[in-house]
Amino acid sequence: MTAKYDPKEIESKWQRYWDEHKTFRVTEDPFRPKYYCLEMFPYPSGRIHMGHVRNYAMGDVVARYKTMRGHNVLHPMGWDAFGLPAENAAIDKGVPPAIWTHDNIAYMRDQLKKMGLSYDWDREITTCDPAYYKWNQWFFLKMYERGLACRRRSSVNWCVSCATILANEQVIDGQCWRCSSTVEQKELEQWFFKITDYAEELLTGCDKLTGWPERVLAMQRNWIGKSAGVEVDFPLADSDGSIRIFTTRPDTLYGATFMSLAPEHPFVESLITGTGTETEVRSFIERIRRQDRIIRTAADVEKEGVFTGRYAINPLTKENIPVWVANFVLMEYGTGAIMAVPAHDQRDFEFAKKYNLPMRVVIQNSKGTLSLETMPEAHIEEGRLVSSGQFSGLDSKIAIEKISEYIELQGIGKKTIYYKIRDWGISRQRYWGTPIPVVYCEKCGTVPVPESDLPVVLPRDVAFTGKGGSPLLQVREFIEVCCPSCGGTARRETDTMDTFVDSSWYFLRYSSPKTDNLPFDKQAVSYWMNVDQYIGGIEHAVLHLLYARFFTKVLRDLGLIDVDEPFKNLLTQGMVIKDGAKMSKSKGNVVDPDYLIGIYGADTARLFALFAAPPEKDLDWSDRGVEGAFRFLSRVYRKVAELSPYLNPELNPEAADIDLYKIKLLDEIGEAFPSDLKALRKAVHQTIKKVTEDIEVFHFNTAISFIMELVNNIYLIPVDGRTQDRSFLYVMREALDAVILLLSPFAPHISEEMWEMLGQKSSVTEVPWPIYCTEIAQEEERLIVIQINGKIRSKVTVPAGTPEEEIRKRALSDERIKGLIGDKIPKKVFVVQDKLVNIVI
RNA sequence: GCGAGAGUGGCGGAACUGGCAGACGCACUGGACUUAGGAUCCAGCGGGCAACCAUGGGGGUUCAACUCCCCCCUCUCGCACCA
Repeated sequence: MTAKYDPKEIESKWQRYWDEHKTFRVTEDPFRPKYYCLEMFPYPSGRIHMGHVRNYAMGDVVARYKTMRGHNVLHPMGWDAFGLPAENAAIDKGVPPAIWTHDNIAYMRDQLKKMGLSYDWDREITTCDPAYYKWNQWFFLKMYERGLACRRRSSVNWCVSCATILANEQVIDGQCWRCSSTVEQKELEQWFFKITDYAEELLTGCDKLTGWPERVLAMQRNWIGKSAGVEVDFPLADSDGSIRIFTTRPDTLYGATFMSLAPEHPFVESLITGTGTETEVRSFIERIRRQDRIIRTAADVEKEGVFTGRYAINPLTKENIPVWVANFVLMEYGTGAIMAVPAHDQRDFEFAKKYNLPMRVVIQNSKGTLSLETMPEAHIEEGRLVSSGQFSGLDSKIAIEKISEYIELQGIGKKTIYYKIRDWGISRQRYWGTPIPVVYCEKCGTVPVPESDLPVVLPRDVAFTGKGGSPLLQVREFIEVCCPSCGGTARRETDTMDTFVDSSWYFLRYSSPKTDNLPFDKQAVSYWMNVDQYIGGIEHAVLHLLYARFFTKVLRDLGLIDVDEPFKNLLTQGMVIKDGAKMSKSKGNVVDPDYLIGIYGADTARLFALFAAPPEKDLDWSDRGVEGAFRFLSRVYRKVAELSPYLNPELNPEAADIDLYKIKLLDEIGEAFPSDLKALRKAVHQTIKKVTEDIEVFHFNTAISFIMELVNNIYLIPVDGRTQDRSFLYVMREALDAVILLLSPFAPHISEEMWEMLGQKSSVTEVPWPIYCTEIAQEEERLIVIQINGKIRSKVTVPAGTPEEEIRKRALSDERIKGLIGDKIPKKVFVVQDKLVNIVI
């Protein structure tokens, strides 16, 4: 018979089945272990891409596998629906953002359904839905009450021509991405979430995230950027006041021979007044300020500076030291001023050499050979202190402690910890986002919108020009409000929230997406949280994953949830590469999932995406490889089609009692199988073991290869003349059942179909994951490698578990080995049970 | 510069805790079946005639190293004048 694998028909059939039977709907069930499997929700850009296919295929394997293992699995999907592209579409094509977004969602939802993903679609959420973003506003109010949301001036990228703010990624080589005019820095009032309050906990929490990839944790630690040191005041030499610096190396304080201030440092102007250096310093500062930020902060930029004409006093040496302004000192970090220790800091070293400033060695190397004359570069390592007064002779590590204490004792400074992480600026001068729930009243100032007035709904009828800032500025009905406090004239905030706010808590909303009196149901959250497995792209290693952690901690402190961390385990999948470059529209190397699924079906697309590379590595796209995946599925299908007339009880009444119970019975009564069937059974049980173990550690590629191997083994069993042979039917039934079930998380549609072809009445999703039998999987015989001096010279088969002494005898009596040893006496013989013998002669 | 990771056939990739390097797939070669095959099934497939040589290069530990240690090279990603 010719059975052709027709994915189109099969896939739509089973998608309909799952839909109608609500197969993937879940509710809390205290009697089953819960498992929360989550993939990062997509931005509804228009269509899904291969990265999504890969990401969601992985999540689906995990979810389906865990379900078959008896877990109550929450596997939801939704839409990260606010964001700039919707607004750009409005500007370019005149389609309102809401329409554009909802159309995209409808299309992409359909695409995801065509992939056969096991989502509980009843829990779908969309962040641009007022029922969702209302809670962004609610959280904002809660955080405002606690002082975790605050407003202050901050510098932003400003395009004069477009009269709008630009995100950092919209500034390309210092120019506006839209109109190419020069981008300036502008000070604006902005809303911030005080993530810095949680810097320490976010950092120490990294140590507990043992289920996260090390490189993601490294990136987060780096981003938080903790450094411990001291702040020290350097008094000015001939006037009142002092300059505060921050250093992590107080052990080098005696070597501070000058100071450098950031060009933006507020003291500079008063310092230079009356020194005669005004013109020179101001023009230097002006020139530096005009430089592009990115260029200016690049490490390879030439260090330059200018003398202010003033001196400060090194509080330990009491020497007068010159105060400079230097381009490499950043106002954003520390105090915006540094003590310069040229002998022990490479930047200060270069600076001092250039401007002929004094240097002093205060840290000596272990050989004591360090001298200014011979130093080619700064000696930045720790060492023994010299020329450091009472601290001379101490080791750097101890000196750091002692000098810090001394400074505190003298009242000239204190131990301080600095973090690189900045507060999270959430204001966006954009339309398509969550309105920030605040009004500005002439009398009362900043007034939060009362909870009862939430949500502040985005107006729908808005004009998009792309110019003149947020379109909301043109909507009078939106802006003009009464003050909730005094009833007077007030103006509504027109900025919207960063879309990262939306994604910082969506995983909680999935637990109870319909709850309307609170952001989520506390009971439901405490049942489902944490997310047991989170899967997504590495590009979110800091921003989203850090913000979500921050939100989780804030919500915990608000008493809304009980967990400290949102994501227990994290899998970051690699990119999809084609022709040596990341698959992307701009590179023109995309493979459209619709096209792929249209030709080969979703099962093939999924299987290939998982087979071609380990999950965390980049996947090299190969059209041939896709065909290979399709060929494999066809091959499985053909074998099932070939044997189903004999195995399906409806087609063959003889097969009615062929089930696994019977196989067990056969084992017990000791009926002997022909050797090829016995070998196949062994392979079946070994495969179940290996596939199970590999899925547990996300080695999907090797799991699939083991299933392929088993199918190859099944093909080697001759069928002709055995279709009425009970032992043949028993073993084939067991083998095909195993293949279908093991394959089902990867290729669910074809698995359902084949399951049905064999006469099964239930869906594979309801069948428990196959269990292997240790005794059957056990190899009875082992191939022992016999080496002489580490080189393989012979092989011998022995029963498994043969004692070492016996193996040794067998090896030494092997004909080939005897010939090679001759009359030499082995010096030593190593025996590894069940593995090898190495004879050293 | 710092941090994380990687380097294995023609290609994607396997190899547990040190114990037969190259599973599985792709490509290729041969055979079978066929009017036909770019379908399917079976077989072969690192290099070398061989002894042997092969996991980026060089040392080392070991009876035994893709695996452990030291040095070096290359690539990818992230951070980067952070005081």
